Amino acid sequence: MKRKITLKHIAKELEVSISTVSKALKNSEEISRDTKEKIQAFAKLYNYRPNNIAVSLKNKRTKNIGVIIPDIVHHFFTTVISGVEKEANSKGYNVIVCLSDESFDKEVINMEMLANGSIDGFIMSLSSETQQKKDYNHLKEVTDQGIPLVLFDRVTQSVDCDKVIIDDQLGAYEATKKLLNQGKRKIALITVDDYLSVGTERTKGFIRAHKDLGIPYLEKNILKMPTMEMEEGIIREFLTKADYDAIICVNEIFAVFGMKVAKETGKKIPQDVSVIGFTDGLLSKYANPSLTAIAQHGELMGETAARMLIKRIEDESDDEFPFQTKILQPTLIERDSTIN
Amino acid sequence: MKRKITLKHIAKELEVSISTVSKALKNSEEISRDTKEKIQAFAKLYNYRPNNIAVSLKNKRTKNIGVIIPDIVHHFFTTVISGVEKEANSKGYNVIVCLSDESFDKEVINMEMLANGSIDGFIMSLSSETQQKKDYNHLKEVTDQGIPLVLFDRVTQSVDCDKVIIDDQLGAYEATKKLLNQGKRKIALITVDDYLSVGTERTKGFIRAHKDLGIPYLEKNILKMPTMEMEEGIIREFLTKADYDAIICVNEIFAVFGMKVAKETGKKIPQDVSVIGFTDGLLSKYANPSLTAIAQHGELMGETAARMLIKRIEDESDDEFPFQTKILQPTLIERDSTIN
DNA sequence: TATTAACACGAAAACGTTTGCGAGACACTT
DNA sequence: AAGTGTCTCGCAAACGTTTTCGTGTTAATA
Repeated sequence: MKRKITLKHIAKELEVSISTVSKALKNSEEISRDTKEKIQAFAKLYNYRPNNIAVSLKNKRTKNIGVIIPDIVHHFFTTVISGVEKEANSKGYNVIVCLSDESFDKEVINMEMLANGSIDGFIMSLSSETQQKKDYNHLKEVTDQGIPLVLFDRVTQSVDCDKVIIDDQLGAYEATKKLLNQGKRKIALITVDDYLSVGTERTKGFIRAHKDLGIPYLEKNILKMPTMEMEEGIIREFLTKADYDAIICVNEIFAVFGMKVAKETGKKIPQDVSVIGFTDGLLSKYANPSLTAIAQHGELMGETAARMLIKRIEDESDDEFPFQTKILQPTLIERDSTIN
Repeated sequence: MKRKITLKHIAKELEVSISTVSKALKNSEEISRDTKEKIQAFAKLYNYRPNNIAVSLKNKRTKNIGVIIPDIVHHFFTTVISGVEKEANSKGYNVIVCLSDESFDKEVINMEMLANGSIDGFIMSLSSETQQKKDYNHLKEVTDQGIPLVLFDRVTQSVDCDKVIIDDQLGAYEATKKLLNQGKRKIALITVDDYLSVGTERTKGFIRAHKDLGIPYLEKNILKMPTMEMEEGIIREFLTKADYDAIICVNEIFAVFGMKVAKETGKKIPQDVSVIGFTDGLLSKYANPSLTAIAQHGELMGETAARMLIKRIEDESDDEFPFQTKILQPTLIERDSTIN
């Protein structure tokens, strides 16, 4: 077991001072050519690499980004991580991932843990519990300390920071409009309770599309699930009782399950019932029939968030530029669960 | 913007030394009750938290675990991360995730980056490129430095370290046996090239099941995909030419797509064709018909790997215990794509 | 009263870097 | 001979902790 070599070792071996070694490895003008070459050769030979922790302590820069998400099994968040990782890595940053499991307490604990020097900035999406409680003190503490924060997807207006979201309302609006234009008049909407920002926005888009086209929407055809978690019973009961000719779902799991129930009750897709889901993930692509979906561009969202964060981190000037909210456009991916 | 408070600040404010503050906050016996109470109260009031970086430098313990995986979009890896995160978090560790993107170079870069003090140990699954090149020097360098490493799923015998895998051969064996026992005699196997350990093992299990039951397997019914990536053309061509009454696939995406092609050619599932896929993810659960799957228990694998790693990290004794390879048992989850 | 023990605290080194500044050696100018 | 300048390099502080050891004070013992 060969231990890691440090500046001190090199210095002792070459009989120079630690500072000389440090400067030589940085190609400082202060050091003579001879000495530099000798030191650099030695360092290369022994494969010297500076200790990240020590450098972090000295520079007060960790080159780490903390990402806190409610859940990693949802495809959307996975793609976001992927985007963050890509952008971060290309700029020399590592990504520390923490899961809040939709729990307020875990979110707070994770933030506090990372805020004590482990990271240079946060990228996060609020847990559902946090959105319910509307308690954002942990976010404020972090920003108060001058740690940059970028919120994505599940955001709040109560915290001043950079944000990146998709235009959820627009996504729902366009999906609804498409179905209405095809003559569907009894669209069912399976969404989530209003405490989740995405729920509210998507419902708004659904209603606005109806209003704009002068078509009444059916209040009783709107199902608000308590959480994003799948509860087959609720959806099955709703769909067996409802009278509908199309379904729009807040995520692809609900949509695929909705299709299943519809088929079980003898309806043909897309002729009798058209189905559209949010989140264009694997399920949508490989469902049978394949699912028309509103793509949320998670990877792009992750990249964007990372870019905004790193810009903030590396901004030396004291005159802080104002916080931005980037709004990404959703895309309707047409497949076989709707008529084209 | 209130800056983070340090021991030094507390010491100056309370007119004691830094060491006294440090000890008082650790409830050391050395410090008098009065002083401790005063210091603790002050620390709580100003919400003092030790700087992780400084503690890491001092203790040579980062409380970070590095996880390097080839890909995060595959459901299996996602569940592994989830398991690692859970176990790590419960023991006070954070998880740094890096993606190799199946690239040897990115794997090496990520490892080197993290190995310079950022983490206390690695959990990783080899990239396909690494498995092809059979170049494991970056792993050896890390273990040589005394950094613990746990390999999971895609492992190699060339590196001495802890490992956790599932019995891939057994999974394939049982799936094959089940189908053979149901009278299927023309099973198609869609797997991957042998350079991926999972490909080899699963193919072995497939063949062994045939041998054990004295039934010949059809060499021409085995398709070895170049990578784990979906290439619809190859699978479609294979399945339209082949004569088969069942399909076993190396992952669920292939399986779901296989079902689709089978259905397109007029075959009924599961009556005419039974289908079984590896990886019991969302796709399997929500496919139509739902997919019988060999569960790989990714979350358990992650938890196990994390537990082994942390045990290694926190092992103080010098007499190192021998490396272990834990073999998890796969589980056959029966659903509607096979006859039950 | 002198000795010792217990107690409470501080000084300082250490972890591995970075960096401003001072200083010795040498050559050159006046 | 004294002053000035240039090159190299080392000293030391700093980042924020932890921990060993030393020391001054007080109380208990002989």
